[in-house]
Amino acid sequence: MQKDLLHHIGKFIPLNEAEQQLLVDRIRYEKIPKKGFLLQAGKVCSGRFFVISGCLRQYVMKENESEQIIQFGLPGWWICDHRSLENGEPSEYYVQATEVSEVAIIDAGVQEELFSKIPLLERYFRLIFQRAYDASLTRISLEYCISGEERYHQFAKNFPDFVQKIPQYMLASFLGLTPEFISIIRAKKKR
Amino acid sequence: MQKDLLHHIGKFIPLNEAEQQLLVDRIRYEKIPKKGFLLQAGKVCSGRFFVISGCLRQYVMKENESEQIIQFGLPGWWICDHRSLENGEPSEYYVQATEVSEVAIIDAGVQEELFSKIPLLERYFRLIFQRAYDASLTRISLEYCISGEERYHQFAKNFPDFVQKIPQYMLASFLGLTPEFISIIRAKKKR
DNA sequence: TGAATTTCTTAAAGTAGTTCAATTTTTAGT
DNA sequence: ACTAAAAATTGAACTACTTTAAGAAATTCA
Repeated sequence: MQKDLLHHIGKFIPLNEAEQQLLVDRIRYEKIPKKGFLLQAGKVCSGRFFVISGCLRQYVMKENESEQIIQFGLPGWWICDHRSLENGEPSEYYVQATEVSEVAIIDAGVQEELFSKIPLLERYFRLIFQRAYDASLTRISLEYCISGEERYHQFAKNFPDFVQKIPQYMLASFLGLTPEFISIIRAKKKR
Repeated sequence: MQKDLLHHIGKFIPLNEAEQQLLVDRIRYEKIPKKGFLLQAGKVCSGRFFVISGCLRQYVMKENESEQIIQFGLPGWWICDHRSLENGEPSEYYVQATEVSEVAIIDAGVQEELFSKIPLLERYFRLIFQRAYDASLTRISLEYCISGEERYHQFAKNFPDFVQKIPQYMLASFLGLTPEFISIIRAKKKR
């Protein structure tokens, strides 16, 4: 289990024995029950969460009291309100498990020690954020360039298992559509 | 002029004399004429561009042959197709000056040297990308949570000078709206 | 300065998706 | 196994914006 995160990081940067040991010592692991929260709006984000197994979702509450899912956290992905974590400000986000999940946690109080003792860790996170940022620009681009229906199809093609697994209303929220519309799209596809 | 980028970086990480000198030696400066390109689709992104003065825009071509602006580069901001730069793949983006601009450039061939000789530079870019990523998630959130008209008003409130300065059709593109709709919004506001 | 080009404005028609609401199906819990 | 709750389906009415198109205004360029 711990090997998962070390192995993942090791794909980006070389880690010597001492550095690996330090990570093993400092990183916490938690099992989160379905619907369990790692972050709630109004609280400061306490750490960075790496999904080992299961699935998390990050969402905000809209004015009309409904939830807007901003991103999912699949295995191998990080999820966190980075601004809240870095600045110690209350978050507007919720981070919740959509199913029983296991996460590796770098607590806020531990991260600077890790960065100073493992300098290449900054490089790892720079690469991670660079990719995440690029992906989010692509997401914005798709939002403006193709229809909601096409975005659904593209997403279903890229993540077929995920689309099968999560509730339709969550998928709709994440894509900025309504569950009713997803039903219409899916009914069309069956003809 | 060179002092601008060094000063900016110095707000995030400490740089010693040798490191500052190295940056001065390796970073290039270019004056870009209005409408001049720094990147064109089909080409590999050759460097990271930091806007000293002026304004850049990053856009893709839609299927219908129109342009979709994904982001602007204002003074103090970085702009680049990071995936193209890191992987050496042809970009789908264009980066163009909307007015005469001055940019500081970290060429692709120079960046690894800088990262290895100035380890904290990775930290600087990690922080930059973390902020950019957080801002892009906020942008996605706004896209789904409030109307296009409200997004226009919020943007105009946050960047009043910018909104005055750039052509309406570019602003519309960036916000995922039409120029006609911006005209309607602005006409409403005058009553 | 004048002409060409670009940008903006305006209005009407159109549309991609939403809202609302009721019913059906599926899931969860005891 | 049964019930309650949650999720999905369906269809009709609605709407936030887009598309189309023409004319006016502003900008650019030689």
